Amino acid sequence: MKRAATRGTRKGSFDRPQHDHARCIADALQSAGTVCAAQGVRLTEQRRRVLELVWQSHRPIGAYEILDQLTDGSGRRAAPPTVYRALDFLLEHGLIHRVESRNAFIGCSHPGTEHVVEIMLCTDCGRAAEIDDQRIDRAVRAVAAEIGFRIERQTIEIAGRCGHCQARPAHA
Amino acid sequence: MKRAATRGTRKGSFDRPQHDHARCIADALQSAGTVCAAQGVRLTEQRRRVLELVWQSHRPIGAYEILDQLTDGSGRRAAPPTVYRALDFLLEHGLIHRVESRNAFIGCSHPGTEHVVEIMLCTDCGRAAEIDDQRIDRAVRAVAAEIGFRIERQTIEIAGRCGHCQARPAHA
DNA sequence: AGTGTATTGTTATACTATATCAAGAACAAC
DNA sequence: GTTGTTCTTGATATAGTATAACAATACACT
Ligand SMILES: [Zn+2]
Ligand SMILES: [Zn+2]
Ligand SMILES: [Zn+2]
Ligand SMILES: [Zn+2]
Repeated sequence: MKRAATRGTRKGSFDRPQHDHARCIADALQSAGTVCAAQGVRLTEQRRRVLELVWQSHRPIGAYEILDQLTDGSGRRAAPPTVYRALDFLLEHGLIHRVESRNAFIGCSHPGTEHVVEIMLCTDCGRAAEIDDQRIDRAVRAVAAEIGFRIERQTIEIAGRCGHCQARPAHA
Repeated sequence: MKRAATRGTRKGSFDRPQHDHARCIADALQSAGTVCAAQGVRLTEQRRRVLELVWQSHRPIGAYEILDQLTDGSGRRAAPPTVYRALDFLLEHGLIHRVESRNAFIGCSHPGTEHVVEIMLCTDCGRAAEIDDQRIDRAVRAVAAEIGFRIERQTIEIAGRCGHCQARPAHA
């Protein structure tokens, strides 16, 4: 289960604003199915819907934003545990990532593969991009090794302005 | 105002558990006074007390933990805005850092100097250490430059087990 | 003392997340 | 297909984190 990782327009950087995002969503859902099948867990309808909502854009989305959109057919809003349980499942199986500095979530850009999560966040358009580069991780590991620190988890979130937004006046 | 940065036992790594922590606190309070004077802002008693509580250990402390210890002489607990305002002030003037992955705060180990905040968090003893090393920042900037991203703020929090804790059975 | 600004007090409320127990759906074995 | 088991969802309550808004006080400066 390595091949779904680099499909679509996802390339470890910020997509063009006009990219075919329906494709991003479709790819994410398909990969999720594959990952869950491989791990012998169930991608239930509820979980699939939450994943789809997370992927509705490249902006980190909060649990309660998801909640507001998660009506149960007859328009009744779900309760918090419903969405948090789905999010926990998706986190555990590497289908989404938590953005700590925002209390929000983004879809994982390379599900089914082991990787350190490194995220860039545009403060202008609000979008996030998962970085796919070994250098930061290598630097972190070098520093940790020197002071005898055994790494368990890395939270790397870089806020700033993406290339597309720099090419325009702010907040345009 | 560069010289207070490397005083005491603070060295960009985890202190020995038995270090002279009273010295850490004293140094932090003294540096804070210097920084505030240099910036022409007031380190009020309230702010000084909150800073002291943040520095009571090297473990990140939550706003409400501070609140619980912030009695107003006659034993009356302060209200949330009181502590959040003090924390905001201390953050703005670089005297503390927010640990995003924990919704908590630590004292800054080199106040009064420009620096990227990189934090290691021990999942065993719970302590935090601010790293003072250029390599991670250089790697981050190299990656950002390649994709045309202009960095504004970095959140780098590495969780794992510190050297002191690895030298003992877990949770000892 | 008088005026303007910065700080703190106070109350209410918003936002984020989890605990707990009950009900329902899926699955395996018989 | 029924039973027993496990996983998943529903529902209610509550915990934990953070801010809005406005009043009162303290401080700095003339
Ligand atoms: Zn897309
Ligand atoms: Zn990922
Ligand atoms: Zn110390
Ligand atoms: Zn610092």
